[in-house]
Amino acid sequence: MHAEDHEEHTVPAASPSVDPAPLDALDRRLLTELAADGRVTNAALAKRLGIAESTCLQRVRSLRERGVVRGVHADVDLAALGFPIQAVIKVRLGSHNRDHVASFHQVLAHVPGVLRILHVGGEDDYLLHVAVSSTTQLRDLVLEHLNVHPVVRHTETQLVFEEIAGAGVL
Amino acid sequence: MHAEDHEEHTVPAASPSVDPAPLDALDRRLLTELAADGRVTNAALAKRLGIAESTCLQRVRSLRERGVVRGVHADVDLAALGFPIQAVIKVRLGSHNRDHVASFHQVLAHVPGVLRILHVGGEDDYLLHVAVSSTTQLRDLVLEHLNVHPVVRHTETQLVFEEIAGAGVL
DNA sequence: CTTGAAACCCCGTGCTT
DNA sequence: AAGCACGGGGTTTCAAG
Repeated sequence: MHAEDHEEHTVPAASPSVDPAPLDALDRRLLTELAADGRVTNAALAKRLGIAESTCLQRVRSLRERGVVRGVHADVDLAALGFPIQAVIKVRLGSHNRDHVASFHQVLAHVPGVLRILHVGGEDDYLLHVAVSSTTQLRDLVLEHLNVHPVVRHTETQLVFEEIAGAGVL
Repeated sequence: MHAEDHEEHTVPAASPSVDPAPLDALDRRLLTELAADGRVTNAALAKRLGIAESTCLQRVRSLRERGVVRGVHADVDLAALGFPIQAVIKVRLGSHNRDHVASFHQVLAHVPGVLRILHVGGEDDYLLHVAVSSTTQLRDLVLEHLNVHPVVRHTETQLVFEEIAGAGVL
């Protein structure tokens, strides 16, 4: 249990650095538990699944080393933190030149308030999930960080009324 | 470090059950650390911030009790788990009747593969972030779980090419 | 509200079967 | 993969500033 966590998400499109080791039922149960409570101790986890602690530790370690478990993060209430407003900003580009897109990525990843960047196909090019402290900040985010970028052709902002956890895949 | 985690997200729009206790700089530092690594031990956390372990423990406890920290969850690589395809499904409703919407919520929360449900204002009504094992499953999800619901007027699916972590608010 | 130290408890490790 | 014994470290509580 240490602070050796590297992250960075680039999820789909050819999973990176993930060994072709198929996950068995036990692995899936472990992941389910860890997704529900990332702070369970190894002992508690083992007991809950009815396996030996040594086995449990070994499995969990393997999952982390293979990158199946990317990290463990606290889920913070952004509203309580002073960012009560969330929005999704649809972004369409004017040029899909490879370099332009790459530089836009870099910009996006450093815009404060941006929680998650989804590069999508279809009508839009990007969907940005953002959290801000005020509508003024939301406007500033769009005007000062997005629309100023030459590759951005169009943005459209939708306020998030409610965010609900889905059933997930587990 | 136990298994006493209640969850369920309904983020913005009047933060629920959050006491008007303003978070000071120390709280914010703690949250930043916990968001980066939710498994840090209390001892390590205290040392990193230069405070006593007892103080650290008390602060973190308070943050959890006040709901500022909703929980700690493992970040699982869905592709490695067998769900390499992600998509965003825009959903528009035909009726915004309160009961219809409520029942639709219930349905959505139980559709397997749905990671996150955003109830938004604007052109769309819902944005669903989903993960599936194949395009066939994606089609089935839309046809069998969404379009069959009488309140759903229109859906539009966008494939996720890449998912990138934003800078966040911390 | 914070601190420091002490006591308890339990986690994680490695070895053996 | 399981069980056990050891050692170390984390958590917790207390009195005090």
